[in-house]
Amino acid sequence: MSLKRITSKDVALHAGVSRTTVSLVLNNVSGVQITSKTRRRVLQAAEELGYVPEAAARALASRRSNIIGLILTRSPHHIASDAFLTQILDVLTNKVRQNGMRLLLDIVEDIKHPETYIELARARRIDGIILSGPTFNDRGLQALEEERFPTVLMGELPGSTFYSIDIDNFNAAKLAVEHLINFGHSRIGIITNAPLAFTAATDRLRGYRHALELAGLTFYPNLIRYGDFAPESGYQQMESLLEEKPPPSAVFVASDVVAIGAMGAIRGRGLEIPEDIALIGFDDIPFAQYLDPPLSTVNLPAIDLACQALEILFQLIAHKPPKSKHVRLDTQLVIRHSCGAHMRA
Amino acid sequence: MSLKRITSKDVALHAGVSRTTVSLVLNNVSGVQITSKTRRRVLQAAEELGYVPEAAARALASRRSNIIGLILTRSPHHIASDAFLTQILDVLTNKVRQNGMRLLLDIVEDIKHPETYIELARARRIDGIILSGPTFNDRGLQALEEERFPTVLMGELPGSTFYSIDIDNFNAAKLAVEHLINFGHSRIGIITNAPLAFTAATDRLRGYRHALELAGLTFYPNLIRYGDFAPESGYQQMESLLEEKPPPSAVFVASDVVAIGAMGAIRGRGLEIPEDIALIGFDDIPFAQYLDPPLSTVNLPAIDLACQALEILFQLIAHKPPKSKHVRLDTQLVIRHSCGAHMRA
DNA sequence: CTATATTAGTAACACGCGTTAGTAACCCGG
DNA sequence: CCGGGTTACTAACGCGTGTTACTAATATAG
Repeated sequence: MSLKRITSKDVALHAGVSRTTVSLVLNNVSGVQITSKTRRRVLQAAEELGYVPEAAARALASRRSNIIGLILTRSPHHIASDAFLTQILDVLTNKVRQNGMRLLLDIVEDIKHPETYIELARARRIDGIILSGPTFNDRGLQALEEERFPTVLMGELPGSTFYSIDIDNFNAAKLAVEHLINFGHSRIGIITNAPLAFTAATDRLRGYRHALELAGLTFYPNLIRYGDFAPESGYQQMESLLEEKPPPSAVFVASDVVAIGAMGAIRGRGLEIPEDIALIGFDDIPFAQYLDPPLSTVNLPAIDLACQALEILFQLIAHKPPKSKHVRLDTQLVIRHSCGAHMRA
Repeated sequence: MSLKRITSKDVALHAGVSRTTVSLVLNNVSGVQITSKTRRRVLQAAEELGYVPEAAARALASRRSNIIGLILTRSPHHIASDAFLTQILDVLTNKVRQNGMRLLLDIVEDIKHPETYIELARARRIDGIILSGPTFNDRGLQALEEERFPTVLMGELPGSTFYSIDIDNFNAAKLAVEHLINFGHSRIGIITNAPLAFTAATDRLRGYRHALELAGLTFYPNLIRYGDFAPESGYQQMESLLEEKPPPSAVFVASDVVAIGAMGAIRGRGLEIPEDIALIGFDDIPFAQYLDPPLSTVNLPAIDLACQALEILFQLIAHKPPKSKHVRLDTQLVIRHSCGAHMRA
């Protein structure tokens, strides 16, 4: 049914050279002398026959699959509300392709079954891993560490020897809260982005507390609430916050997605943003500017994170030691309307 | 530096059998007689040594890479606002894994360079393709068609011989508009989801017109506007629509993402939704229920689409002819507040 | 003119697995 | 005791490429 496959042997025959020469030419092997004439002949033969090397054979011989694995470890409702995934995938697929490689994606929800991505490494299906959302008690990670498999973490995992890239969650949160303080708020609540088992949540909470301390403000433990990635949690936690007497005059919601739910709760009470409750989010998801009112937030440089993760991974695969082990990118405050800043200008 | 790789030969040695037997046992080859005793011994040996077959070698010998390619052909601002991607990826990675396969992802923006995904097929890097967002004048598709490469389209491409899966855009749009008509609107505008080069946009526009006709309403060509995937386009087109004298009393925005921008434009004029302008969207993106007011829309069964596309692809790869060539899934109207229906109840 | 170095290319092995054809060992009826 | 059939395995080839070690031809030095 399908025509016979065209192999490098066919190209060699057609060009009147050996298969070895074909391989040397097509792979541009350096340190080998080949006349530019035969070089041309080989290239032309390959072109004429429409030769495409078989990936599997190449991988077997060269021990490189030329595939990068992107592994996301997330719970279902986390992944569903991940607003950056598309951007990250877009930039990664492009950069990977520019380097003659491809991207294999896997989303593992249950950390208890890490086999799914160790198999990728052990079967040499991929040359390296970018792992987003690492968590403790992940047996799979431990295996990767022992085998020294090229790995870059997107996110933080204190105590591990992995290369990692992340934003400075502590400082970003601190700046956001300081912004609220500068506008006269003294009773400031917080809804975290996630349970405290996630280091990003812990760091943002610490940044919040530190900002209060520096300003000499009282820290009210009863103004802390814990979000859980999705808008629903923001709705519930904000409702709960509004029960406090007196309620906070401003809330730092450490996730835009969670903030969307929080805004709904505020509206539900007939309160105004930012007049009654000032709000500042975190992430700067694409829709943040279209919310009502447009959400002030902290810009998460998702694309930069992905790019640099890939850059480091390429270096690891090439056995070139990267400059630094833990990269921390800066964030930027994006002032829109929900924090009330525009009303004082 | 790294320990020697464990091959099936090692397993054979350790179990005291031939390499052939190891292969037969581990692959559960049917029609072969093997004592349950040796079978156990092989399995145990593999377990003890932590044997993981090398993907490349297996692919080379079996001519199956066990990788499914998911190709998205989109423009940058389209992909950026694709709210379903995460859901689709989630379900696809899971289902693919359950079948012992993996997912390779590529996003190609420039249809003029289709080489990027033909290479995948020609190099046998993947066993089949799910192609989302097919467009005409795609040379790559033509190549796939000629080579009979297992392919399933998500979306429509009239005149092609590919298997495809999509929703019934025409009827879905018709139902949405009829809903508006039922509540007494007679001047109904439309903002398409995309330029008419995209068949989905054309079909939804046709559904809109057909609903008007059936109801005996006048069709006003000046109440048509063309969106372009992103919220910005919705903002601009809605502003333009509101300039009409008289403006429409209801607008069908054939994309929730575009509708988000449109809502901003309406608010910007100090108008109320749905009192001044009733709105109904299309897609039911995850955030639709959190907009203000919650957006009435048409539910796009993204997960179902992806699942069934994969189902068909598996059948193609297994040389089992699928039942139908073009599957069209039903959609459902999701009534929230933006269309005004809740006010009459 | 000979010895040696350089150039341009090739033969042959290795990568690790699936699979076909074949072979001992054993069983069983006559 | 013998021949045909079944059972339980194995030897050997092929998949298509990268790469090392080698060689014949040519250039260069003394």
